Amino acid sequence: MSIRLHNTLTRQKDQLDAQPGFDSNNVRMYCCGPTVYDYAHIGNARPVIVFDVLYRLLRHVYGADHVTYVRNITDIDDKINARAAETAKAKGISVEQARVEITTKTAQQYLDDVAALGCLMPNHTPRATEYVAGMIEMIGELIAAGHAYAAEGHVLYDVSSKSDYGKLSRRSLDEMMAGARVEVAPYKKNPMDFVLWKPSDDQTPGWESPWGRGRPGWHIECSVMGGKLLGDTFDIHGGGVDLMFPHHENEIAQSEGCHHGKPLANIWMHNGFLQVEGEKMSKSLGNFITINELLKDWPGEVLRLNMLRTHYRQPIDWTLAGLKESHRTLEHWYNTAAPQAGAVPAAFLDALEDDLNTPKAIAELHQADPAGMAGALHLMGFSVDPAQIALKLSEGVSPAEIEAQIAARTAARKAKNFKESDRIRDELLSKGIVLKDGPTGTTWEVTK
RNA sequence: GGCCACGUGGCGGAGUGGUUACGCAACGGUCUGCAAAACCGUGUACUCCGGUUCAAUUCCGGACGUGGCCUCCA
Repeated sequence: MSIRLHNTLTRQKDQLDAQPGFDSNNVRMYCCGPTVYDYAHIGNARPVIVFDVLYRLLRHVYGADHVTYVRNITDIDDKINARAAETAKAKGISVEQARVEITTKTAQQYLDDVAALGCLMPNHTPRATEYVAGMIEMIGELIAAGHAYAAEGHVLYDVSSKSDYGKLSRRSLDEMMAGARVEVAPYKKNPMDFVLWKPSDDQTPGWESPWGRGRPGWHIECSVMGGKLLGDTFDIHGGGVDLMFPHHENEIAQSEGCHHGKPLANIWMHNGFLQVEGEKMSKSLGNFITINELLKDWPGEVLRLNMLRTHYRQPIDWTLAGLKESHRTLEHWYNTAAPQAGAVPAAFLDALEDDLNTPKAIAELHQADPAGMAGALHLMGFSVDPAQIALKLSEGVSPAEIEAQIAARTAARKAKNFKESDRIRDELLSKGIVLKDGPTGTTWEVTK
């Protein structure tokens, strides 16, 4: 079997290796990464984990050296600028200094969080500010090609210049205009035209350009970074469903407009949204959870499994009950899996190759023998190290302390002093430590 | 208002035009000083209403419900 992926462009499962120009020696994937101005939340973690599994699958099938994965970091953006302006004022530094400070710190935090979720580093994690020259160049080409125009210090993409604009999200220009609720800027030829470049005042980060000092629009960075690092056309482009329109639609318009209609990506993948305890996650509801907060209570692997128990295109309801079940399941696997990874079970691989069907794959995992289970866990990005998960969860109680208590309890049991032995067991249980008496002695585990 | 997803047993969650998903929880059992873990056994669900069909949870239509996008939120 070969890898089949649901393609937003065609609204069906398409075979990856049957796409035009597919090269098994050079499989290329791009995913939209974070805008770095604050801690990433659990919703941000979903595409990272999902596409990490895809990356691992591609590496497994085609070889680690034949897959290139790019995930950008957006470090220039008006939300960042707003934060930078506040920080600059508070600290008495320049806005640009503040911007660099905020984005550097937040980007590092993001990479740390994501590593804790068991995600591999992509081959490239380009930052938008490193590609501004390329953006200016592409904007110039778009103007030359008749797809863009300059007006009042802005450069805008002329959506009417591309007849298939809207093909990804399947909207026509007429529909979009009918549904438009946005106030239209006076310098736009068409209400749906979007910004490629906009002017910056002295208090706002900016770069010199043929259209004056300014900064790039949101979409152009991905077109440039994807093109520079992966070529005009690459195999897979991923991101959250919310990015389908306008972000991805506009990326397509820019890249294809610049590359004489050559497709930007063959397969477009979009992961579904996440809710928390049945409600939409929002700051006003107070259920806005960052990855960082969750990592204080749970091993990254539990968060990872919890995410993968739901198919990536389905909505997922993030709940405490779900986390507990994921933890339990992981502990079970870690107790069962062999220390050395064996061959990946065929049924497990088939499930992953069928549009990344992780719930099905997990079901197959339960049926695997210990060696196959370890191989499957490894492929999905789990360490198969029970000590790691136990230690992470047992914060507050040291393993040495637990061992001492176990020794005391063993002595009590030998003396048939079960009252004392049960007291010790209950005391540990109240701290979240569960004891298990096996044929070779007593072991312990952390419960939630 | 326009467009688009989704609705499976107590819970999570695959899948299928007619045969047991799987997991968690629950219950019974083995084991254990008692437990926990492990192992064995027990569960015929598919929002509602029409239609197509020998047969629909699975196909078509409608209703209701939930969520998303259209507003630089993954």
